[in-house]
Amino acid sequence: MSLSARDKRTRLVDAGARLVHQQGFHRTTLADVAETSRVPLGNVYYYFKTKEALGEAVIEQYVSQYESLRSTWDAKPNPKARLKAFIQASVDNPEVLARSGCPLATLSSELRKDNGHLADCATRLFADALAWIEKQFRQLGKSKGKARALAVHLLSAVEGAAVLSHNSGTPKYAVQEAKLLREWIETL
Amino acid sequence: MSLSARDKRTRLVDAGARLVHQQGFHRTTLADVAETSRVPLGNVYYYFKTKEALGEAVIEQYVSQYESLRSTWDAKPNPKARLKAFIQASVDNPEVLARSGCPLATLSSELRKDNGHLADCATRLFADALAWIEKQFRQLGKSKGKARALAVHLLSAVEGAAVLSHNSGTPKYAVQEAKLLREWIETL
DNA sequence: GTCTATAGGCAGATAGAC
DNA sequence: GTCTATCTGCCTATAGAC
Repeated sequence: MSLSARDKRTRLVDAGARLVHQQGFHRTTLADVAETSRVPLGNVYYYFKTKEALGEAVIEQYVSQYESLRSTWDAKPNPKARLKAFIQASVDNPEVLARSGCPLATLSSELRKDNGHLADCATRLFADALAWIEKQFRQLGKSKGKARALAVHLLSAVEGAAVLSHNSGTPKYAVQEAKLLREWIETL
Repeated sequence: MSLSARDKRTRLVDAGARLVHQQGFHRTTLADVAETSRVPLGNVYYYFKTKEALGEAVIEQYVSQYESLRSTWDAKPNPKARLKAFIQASVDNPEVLARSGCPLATLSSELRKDNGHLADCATRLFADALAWIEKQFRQLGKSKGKARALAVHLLSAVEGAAVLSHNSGTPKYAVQEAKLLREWIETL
């Protein structure tokens, strides 16, 4: 793969991720992606045999982006600081959140209704996050079962607040909930 | 409108709601809805000028179904019982929740990414629920600001757990979170 | 009000020249 | 590897007979 080819592939996945977040997967056409990436439509198929394959690449990009985010949080000195960094990140971009929702949740929600391969791929979107959060609670001395329940509780709260903010078009729910959750973490 | 016409319209909206929940709005074709309702495709357009109009009717059906649910919860003797009935209802049908997600949240998530009229209609899906929950907390003696925050917190938790269950394809997250939330209500 | 047939347009995918 | 042109099928919507 040439340098230019890698570059094009990257541009396609970046544009795909952005457009899918804004418009949803089904409403985003390969023509949209091609135009945004400044790649001719026919050439898209050199990099991705099908639209589904591009969808898979977008999912993988999300997965590795969040992996990389978590690795920066892992540099924080203690579990509470790491959890608060996670919570804070969920409202890092409040206007985008209000306009398009959580990128992971909205994509998962859409793809899980398709039957087939993409629906299965979408499952990866939350599994790692849940495991990472659980690990932080373990390090706070919680039992295995308790840590799992707390992780589910925290991720639920963050994602649910994103749903409300997206539905209403205002960031206030997510911002308010994030504040509450950060305070809650302090009390543990 | 004849009896038969009313019946057909009802069948179309019912089938539309079910199919949209299972497949999503964009992937559900009017041919799908027509076939499920045993109404010839061309005749669908007598009842709904456009697909968007059918979508609006589906939203309105959800809104009034949940209104009706809340009115049965209002018959409960006290706010805690009413809130627990709400929480319980969110996991009434765990397998369906795991397979297709929360009907309201997944539809809202999808439609809010369209620009235009349906995106605006989708906003109605959560506004009433939030107001009703807030009222229950007020009746538990919470201040106005506090009641609002608690309502956001509760609805977030329920919807977030639905996201996790839908994403993973297992009801366990929603069921576990519902149990936790019911216990939490008791402590208030 | 009901239904058949079909127009019209769009999006995924391919052919094939360069 | 790149790009133009185009095929194919599907889906919304309409025309028009009954």
